[in-house]
Amino acid sequence: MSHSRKPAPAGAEHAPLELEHFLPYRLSILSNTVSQAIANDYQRRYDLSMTEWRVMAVLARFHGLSAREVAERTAMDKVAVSRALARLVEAGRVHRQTHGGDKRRSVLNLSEAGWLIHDDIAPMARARERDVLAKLDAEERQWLTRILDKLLGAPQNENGER
Amino acid sequence: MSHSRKPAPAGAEHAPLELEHFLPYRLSILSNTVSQAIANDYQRRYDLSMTEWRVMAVLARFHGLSAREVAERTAMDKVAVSRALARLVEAGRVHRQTHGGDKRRSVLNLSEAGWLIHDDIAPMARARERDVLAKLDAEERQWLTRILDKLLGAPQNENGER
DNA sequence: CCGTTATAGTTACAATTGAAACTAATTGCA
DNA sequence: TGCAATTAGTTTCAATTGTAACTATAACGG
Repeated sequence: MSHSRKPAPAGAEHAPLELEHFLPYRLSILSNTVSQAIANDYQRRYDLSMTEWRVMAVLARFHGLSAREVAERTAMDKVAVSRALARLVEAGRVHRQTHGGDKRRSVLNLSEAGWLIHDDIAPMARARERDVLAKLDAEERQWLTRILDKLLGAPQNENGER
Repeated sequence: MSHSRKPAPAGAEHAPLELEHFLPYRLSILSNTVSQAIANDYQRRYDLSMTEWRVMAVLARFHGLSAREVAERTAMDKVAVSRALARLVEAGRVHRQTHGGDKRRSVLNLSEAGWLIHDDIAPMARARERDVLAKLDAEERQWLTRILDKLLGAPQNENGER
């Protein structure tokens, strides 16, 4: 099975992108591959979407968040969070109360069942992360962390830092 | 605007993930941010989805591909490609012929109009890539390339290389 | 040849997602 | 106070996407 194909014929002056060397494309492939690998671990087992898992993950770390705060921490939009929460509450995995001083807000926490699921998934997720990092040596891992810190640091910022 | 929130109360032994340090999550944020920035450049201007743009990008580099080959090169599934092509052909941006020796296959190429669009977008995409890379110094850029090569190299591979 | 199996690509239908409108509660301030 | 503007969260409807089934053609094996 040959895998070659004529790239741009001589004379054509179009400077096409080479996707396989194009950073945004490569990031996209890598990110999807990695996230999908993790998602496979829990989607079937718990009928949990990636969105829902992310919500659970932040609620495991921060207790009593409101939906908006969850949205902030997960970088998802509030509609997605609202829907994820609806399913999680319905499934008895998240506990929702109303905030004392502000009846618009909810006060969210993992339920006992939610914690059990979390405590099963979190180690699997970490194991997948290790699988990825295992392809790198110690030096590369350090650089990767540093590079991501820089690239994510000030994402060209949407709402100025003042 | 305080931004702190109690992380896990003392005594709770649950080892929650810290999303902000979790590689898959960080990759996902970075990838989405970057791809979206590029997409903003062409979506409005040309009413072009990311999928369609990717198809155009490979057709700019490889002439006369079949739909399946486009799917391979873009890492998209064949239904997505089929739909993107339907729109692109409809809009007169891609030329579709039938393969001589195999009437199932199509032979795809950018049309004149397609090339014009390509030649407008490709430099913008490259500029966005530069914006991202500008946040790194030369050494970091080299490491990033090397790291991505390794991580993407054998993605646990689906169809072995034999 | 003829029937089975495989491949290219499309279509149909359900599930997911996104954008905008909406409800309810709170805040700001005249 | 009291009314306009904000904020939290949900709902609705349309667009996008994913999965499976489908059509048409080609390849294979006796």
